Amino acid sequence: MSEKILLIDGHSILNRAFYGLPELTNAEGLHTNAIYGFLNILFRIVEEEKPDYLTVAFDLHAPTFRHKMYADYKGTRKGMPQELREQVPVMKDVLMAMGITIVAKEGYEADDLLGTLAKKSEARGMDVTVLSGDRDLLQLASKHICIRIPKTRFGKTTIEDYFEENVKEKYQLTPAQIIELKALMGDSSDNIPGLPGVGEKTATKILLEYGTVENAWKHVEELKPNKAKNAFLEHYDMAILSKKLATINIDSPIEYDWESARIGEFYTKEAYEYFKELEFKNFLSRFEEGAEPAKIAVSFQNVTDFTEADALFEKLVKEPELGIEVLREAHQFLGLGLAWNNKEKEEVETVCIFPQGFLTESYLMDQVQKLCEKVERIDALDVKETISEISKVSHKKVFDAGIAAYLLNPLKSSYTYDDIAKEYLGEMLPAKEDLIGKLSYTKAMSEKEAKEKEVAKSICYMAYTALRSRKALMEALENNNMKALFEDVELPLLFTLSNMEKEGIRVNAEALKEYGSQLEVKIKALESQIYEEAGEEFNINSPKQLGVILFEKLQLPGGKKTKTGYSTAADVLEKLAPEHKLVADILEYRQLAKLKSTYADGLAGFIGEDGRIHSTFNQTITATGRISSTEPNLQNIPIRMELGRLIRKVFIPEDGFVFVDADYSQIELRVLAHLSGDENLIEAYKEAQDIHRMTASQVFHVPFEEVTDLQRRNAKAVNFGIVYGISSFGLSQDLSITRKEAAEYIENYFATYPKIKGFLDGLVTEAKEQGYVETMFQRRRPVPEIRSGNFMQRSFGERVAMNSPIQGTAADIIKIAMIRVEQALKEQNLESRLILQVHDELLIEAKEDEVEAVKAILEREMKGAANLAVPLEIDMHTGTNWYEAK
DNA sequence: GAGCAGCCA
DNA sequence: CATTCTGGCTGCTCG
Repeated sequence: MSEKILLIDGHSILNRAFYGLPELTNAEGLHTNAIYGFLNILFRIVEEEKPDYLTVAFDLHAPTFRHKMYADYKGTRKGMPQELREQVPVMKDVLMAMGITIVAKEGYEADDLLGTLAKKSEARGMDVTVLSGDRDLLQLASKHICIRIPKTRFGKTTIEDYFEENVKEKYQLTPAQIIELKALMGDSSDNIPGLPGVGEKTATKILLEYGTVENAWKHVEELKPNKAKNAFLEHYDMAILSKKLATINIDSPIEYDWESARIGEFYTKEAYEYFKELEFKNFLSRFEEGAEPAKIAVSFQNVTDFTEADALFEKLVKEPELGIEVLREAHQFLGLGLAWNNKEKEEVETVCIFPQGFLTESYLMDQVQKLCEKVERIDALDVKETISEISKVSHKKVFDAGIAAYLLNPLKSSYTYDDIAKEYLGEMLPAKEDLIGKLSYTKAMSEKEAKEKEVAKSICYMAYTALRSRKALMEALENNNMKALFEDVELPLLFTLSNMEKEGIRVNAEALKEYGSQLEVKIKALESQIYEEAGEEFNINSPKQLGVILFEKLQLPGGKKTKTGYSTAADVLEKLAPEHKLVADILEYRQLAKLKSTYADGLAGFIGEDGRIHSTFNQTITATGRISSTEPNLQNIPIRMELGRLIRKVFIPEDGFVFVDADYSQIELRVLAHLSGDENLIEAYKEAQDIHRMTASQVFHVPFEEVTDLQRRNAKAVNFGIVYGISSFGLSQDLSITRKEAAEYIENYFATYPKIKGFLDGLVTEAKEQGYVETMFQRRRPVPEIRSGNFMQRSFGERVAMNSPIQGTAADIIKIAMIRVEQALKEQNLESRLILQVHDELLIEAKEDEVEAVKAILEREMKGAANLAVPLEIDMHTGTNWYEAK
């Protein structure tokens, strides 16, 4: 196999990274985004291609032979912003520290050096890859020289590969003709003049016909269109000059030693120091040896003996602080990890215990419970998973590292021990993946894999990280003003959520089954009807097959929409439904199929032995501070359509109990009124019950009583839109009106409530300036997208900046209400319990003789959860099932 | 596993 | 010139 060389166009890749990534600086204020992006793509390509040699070419800040030919020639380094310019020397230092060869030569551009090295390497029989953002390099492509051009779309970087044949496919031209193309078209980026009036289309046509600029000149009288012919006659000299400028010199006089460009160890000590200084924490994990080792125990033991374990628990009870990990996967207990400080040795000791023999799960859980009750301070990555009888433990003594890390950055998809250790302790711990690869813990523990040791390590590291990271995380929370949010809201809430999970909600399994069967019958009937109407059998659940039937076979209007094919979404089909029975049937089929699979069958699978469904409430998922519900999701049970809503009848209280359901009335709009301080909106809330009607009356200047249904509907949509970070486009889509009309609605709205516009604009500015926005209770949402150069991303960032403080404050308020409600129920010794939260709604399973007390608690605690400029109102209902109580 | 679709606040 | 209003979860198909 031939050897491989990777050649990189340094400035071009830095440039792309600089403009493609959000601003990034280290503690010293040095901009680092271009370097970061460069390294990212470098690592990716090296991992992908595994080249034997590697060289990066740079331009020098000096005139090249091209400047001598053409005074107006623009070097690549002209007009480089300071934020990028300062990164270039650092980039070179980093590369050198990584042992990567750099080439640059006075009088030549990086392109020329790359061209020279590419051709020479090819002549030596090597496979060559040239990485650049510059399409000029396509002229170098051949059978063995591949030009790779990274493209960033929607935040994802894809790489286009060009061998000789790919260039032909894309441009219909040979690589050599790419030079001719540039000579004719010109290139504004380096100021190479082209022929006026000749663009890519005309140039390609001419080249397909005549091959080269010179040959076209010989047939200049035949050239078409006339514009091109005249341009040739007038500017032929220019085209010849441009051709020379565009031609990459493949014979630059550089000294180059392939052997010294052979790839060695990137991850040197010097490189490590650089990465640390630049704060590239993600890359640090690549350094196995350079990293600071974890300050972990001499031995982390694996206790298997019962007597030994018992003695250990006896000893640990006396510790002042413990890190505990109870590892579960799919509700299955896998192992226990403990960590404590050994003061004499100034070390942390850890131990892992797997369930086996006399060390049963229940014994171990009892011991953990005892430790949690007796030890002064308990730290865990996920306290809710750790403590079984949580009500016997005070929230004041626990520390949850996962929640702390979530508050500090809610955008991460998970909060693993290695990430937390790296970020807050500056320690590199082997991650789960490093220890057991892509396996699950359960699989790694199986006889086949026998990776108990690695799993044990992982478990120990979790307990270790929980214990050690407390101080750093608390300090970070204090620095960000989130100590109160953490201690007074999130930590107590964890206890409430744990109790809710443990209580669960009772389900009438038979009724659910019956509901499913009824759906089944209707689905079967619809299915055969649809096949008949379509004239063939197909999979109705496949949007792909359905699209073919509707838009090709039956030729219905409404062609393409999605990336992969036709859109068959409900809003598209609804427009067609009135005229085609098939479409109407498909919509009904979809509705029923959804109800059956997700709700009827789906929920049935979650009913436990106690006849109740125990959902999981996750506290570290959403970007705004809401909680989420999984396995099953009980926060999206149907309500809008009657047929779906009927499912709620299977959710029932225990005998002797009833449901009391309370939901906040338009909490987000009230939060907006408060946060913006808009007097008109505040006044509107103090006066009117029906806020959407009031909005309509004020925005459309009609008396309250004369507001039409349409006006109210429109006002309601605007109200929602405002909360979501409105755009005229979005509103127009929602209301099926033109963008112009939508823009007028919005304008009228802002004219009616003048402070709201200022408030929302202020949030966008705030996000731009500090990189994040905050809720009323100092919960943060970073908005990295807001500094993006990409319009779509930036617009998204702006909407997020407007929505997050509103949605997040509402989330804070109901969290506070939940804590208060639970506390009140406990204080009054009631048996009634909180069992569900659906963003603005709380469901209580209330003992029949406690209903009045429960109602009073909900009323008081929900309304009193926050003190806003407008009253917090709730709607409350009771019932013998969730359908009735809503 | 990605993409689509559809359910909720 | 474009831009498709926030935040979630699950089920299904298909490569």
